[in-house]
Amino acid sequence: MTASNTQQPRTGDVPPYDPTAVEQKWQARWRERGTNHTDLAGGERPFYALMMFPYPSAEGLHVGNLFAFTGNDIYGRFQRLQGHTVFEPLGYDAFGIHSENYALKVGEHPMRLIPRNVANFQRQLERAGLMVDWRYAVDTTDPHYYKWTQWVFLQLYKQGLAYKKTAAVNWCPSCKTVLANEQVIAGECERCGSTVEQRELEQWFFRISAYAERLLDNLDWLDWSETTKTAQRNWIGRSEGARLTFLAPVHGAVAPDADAELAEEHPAVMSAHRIVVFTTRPDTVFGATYLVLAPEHPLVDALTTDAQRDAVSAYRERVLHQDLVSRKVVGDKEKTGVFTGSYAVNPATNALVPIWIADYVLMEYGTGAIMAVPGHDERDFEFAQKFDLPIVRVVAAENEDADTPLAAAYTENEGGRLVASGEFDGLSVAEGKQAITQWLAERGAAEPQVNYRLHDWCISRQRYWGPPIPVLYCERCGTVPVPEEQLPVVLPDIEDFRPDDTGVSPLARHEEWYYTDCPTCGGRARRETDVSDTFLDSAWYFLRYPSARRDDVPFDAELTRKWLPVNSYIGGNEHAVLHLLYARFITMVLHDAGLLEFEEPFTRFRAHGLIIREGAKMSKSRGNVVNPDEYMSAWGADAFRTYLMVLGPYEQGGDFRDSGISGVKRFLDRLWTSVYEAREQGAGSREQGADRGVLRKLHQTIRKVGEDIPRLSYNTAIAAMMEYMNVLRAGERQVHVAEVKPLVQLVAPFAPHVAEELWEALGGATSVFDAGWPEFDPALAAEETVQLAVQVNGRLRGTISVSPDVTQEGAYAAAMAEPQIAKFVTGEPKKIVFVKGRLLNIVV
RNA sequence: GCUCAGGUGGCGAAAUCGGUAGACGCGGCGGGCUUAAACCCCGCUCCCGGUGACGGGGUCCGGGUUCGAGUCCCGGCCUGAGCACCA
Repeated sequence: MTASNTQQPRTGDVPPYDPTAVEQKWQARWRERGTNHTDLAGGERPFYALMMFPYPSAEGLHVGNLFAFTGNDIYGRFQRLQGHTVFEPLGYDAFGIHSENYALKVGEHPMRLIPRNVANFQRQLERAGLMVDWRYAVDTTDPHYYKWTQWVFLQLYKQGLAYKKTAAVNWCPSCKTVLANEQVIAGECERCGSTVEQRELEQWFFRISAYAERLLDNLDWLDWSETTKTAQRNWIGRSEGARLTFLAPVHGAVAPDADAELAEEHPAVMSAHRIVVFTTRPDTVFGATYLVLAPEHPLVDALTTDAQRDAVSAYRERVLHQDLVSRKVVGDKEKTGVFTGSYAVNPATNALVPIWIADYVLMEYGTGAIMAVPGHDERDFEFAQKFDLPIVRVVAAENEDADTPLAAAYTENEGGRLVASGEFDGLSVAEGKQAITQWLAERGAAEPQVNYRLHDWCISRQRYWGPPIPVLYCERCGTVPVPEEQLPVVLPDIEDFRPDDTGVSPLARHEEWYYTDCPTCGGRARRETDVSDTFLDSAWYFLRYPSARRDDVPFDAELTRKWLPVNSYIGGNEHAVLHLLYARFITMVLHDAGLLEFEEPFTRFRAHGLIIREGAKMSKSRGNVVNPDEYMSAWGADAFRTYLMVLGPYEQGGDFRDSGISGVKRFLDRLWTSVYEAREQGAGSREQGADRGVLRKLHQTIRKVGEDIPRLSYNTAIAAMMEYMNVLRAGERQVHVAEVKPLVQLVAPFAPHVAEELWEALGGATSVFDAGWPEFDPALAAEETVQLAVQVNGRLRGTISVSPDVTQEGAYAAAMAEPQIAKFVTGEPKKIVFVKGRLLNIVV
């Protein structure tokens, strides 16, 4: 990395451009004058420009953070130049397992560690020159903040959307602690390498699944990056199908509702277990040759015969003790399973089919049981082959012989016809789905069903570093929510915050905190010791910013009405599903509680790209991490910001390399020089006519930059300004004030400090950000002549210089006057294609 | 495996609606300024042939649609990200 902080001016009276001095001067001025303070109550045309707040890691600000924030800052500053009152807040997402693990590693308490990290972040962020109003910063670990996070929990509890149930967690028997899925590597603990087990714990959940349909439907009208919407749609995972009932005979009791005809064939069905399966392919029911239940399915015990009991128990034991990750990791994992010994009746064929259990069927999805159709499902096919179960074809492609044995599952949805399906033969898959579901429904064996992949949100963490879940367990009253007026439930400052082998949070060890009085009866009560998921902290922070200085309400009604929903939200696509979905969910819940007028928090969302280096993600282990401080010292924050924006399309990211930054710095140097040289000349010394071309380019640039910034096409906006600079200084011509002053305004969102300095040098009385956007004059931007491409048979044969509104006839005549073009036109043209102002194609 | 994004000069990239491919920048080459260097300024820079005007080829590969395809359609290859037995 090489750089110079100063440069020698070309002519005598241009002061040197020292970025460090300029940036310090303006940051100090902004502070003194409150330039970045938003008038939340009085400001007109409010514009809320939100960026995802960072987790303040010990390593300090990452270039990725800065790339994200700069992009948002440019957008926000641009909106301000357009006359909006812009609110651009920022804060810290400082709770969570990241911070806690780091604290454990270095052996320092997070309550001491985090404030230091935050201070360091703050220093780096201020240096970058963001238009952030720091008076409204939030910190999720501040009791004044998490008091309201706990309040949000209580709102869900009140509505019956928070509930407790038993769920499995990963457990490391050697570290004696609960592990997050990310901490389990190939079935082993990331820290000590022991084999991870599964443990059942009581945990708190939010009923987000009840909102699945709304969360999905609203996506249709949200102005969001398409990629993000697709990711959410996939995550919600709507699938349409049917629940089918299979009866499994039982000895003894009598089932009164059993089908008479069926009973004749299988008398035992008169008393039967009802096994309900979910399928998206009811059309293939004639090919269902066995059933599979999840090992945890409640009917497994009842269905297991004595002969199979040992095998089934052993299998269940093994599956239920495996860690959560390995169970679901597929890859080359072979199918496993055990036969229960029982059979069920296929409601379509009345044939008896064996009932198996296998870990590839998950209890959380559908009904925890499937009908296996090996002919038309890859997983079932693999399983049937391994265990030698019958594979029957019930769908065939148009040109396929229905009797050909299947070499693999045929899963095509379109183009196939039903075969071996009785009266339904010949129907398409879509028709079959409909007809068979209806047929079975009439006999009480089917009902249409929509399923979602989206699971309820487990918010419990058996950890220390988070907001305690505000619930008490009273010996007399049972579960009691902490009354709102008693919030916050403060996280105690305990030295011993390490997890231990009890499987409950370290908070449980601190009796003075753990035991308290029941707010209802005054008796003895225990506190909930789980803390809530970090994603809950960030699921509502955007509501808090405008009201961050109010301690009596989570969010002020009037400010919220004025500033929300958020006008523009920018962030990484790594949060496309979890964070953005949770934030939408919480907003909907608060809306339904009558606390918010809107149900979608972010009107517009754009995902920015990722900054990589030398083709790889930056990471400490690769040693390719860029420290923003070094670059800002060497080149200045302005050049660094602008460089980050020029290195690729903002929504795509780019490859960081040192080489390109000098070009950006050179551009700012040239701007600096131009301004001082122009000032020397004074205003109004412009010769008429001679500057027409420059003026035209200026107005074209104003238009281009004004179009590019709203669509986050920052790299092309900068290129356009560089082009203008090349025209401005071409052949060392004298630059005039009127030519360069608007350029300073255009540059301002990208390089705010130097723009302020130059604006002041040109006599600007206010901050450049209160000076508005330069006026665009379409008449001045219009070209007098255009280069029209002339093709013969689609091949470029030359260009002609014509007026932009030349007609086809005029263009043709002009083209034929060029011998270079005319020589390719032999005889009368068969056809002429003319695109006004662009091209003429002569087909001969 | 599935979903999404992408594949264009030596490099980062541009081409917004199917209309002159390579804007802008880095690097490289040549020149000016300078005692000299740095800085700065000017010119050239997709490939092949030609001194040149110019001609031919060229946007991952193979087909197609069109007067015209980087852009649209079909098939395939490669890279990156996310999800992962969701019936």
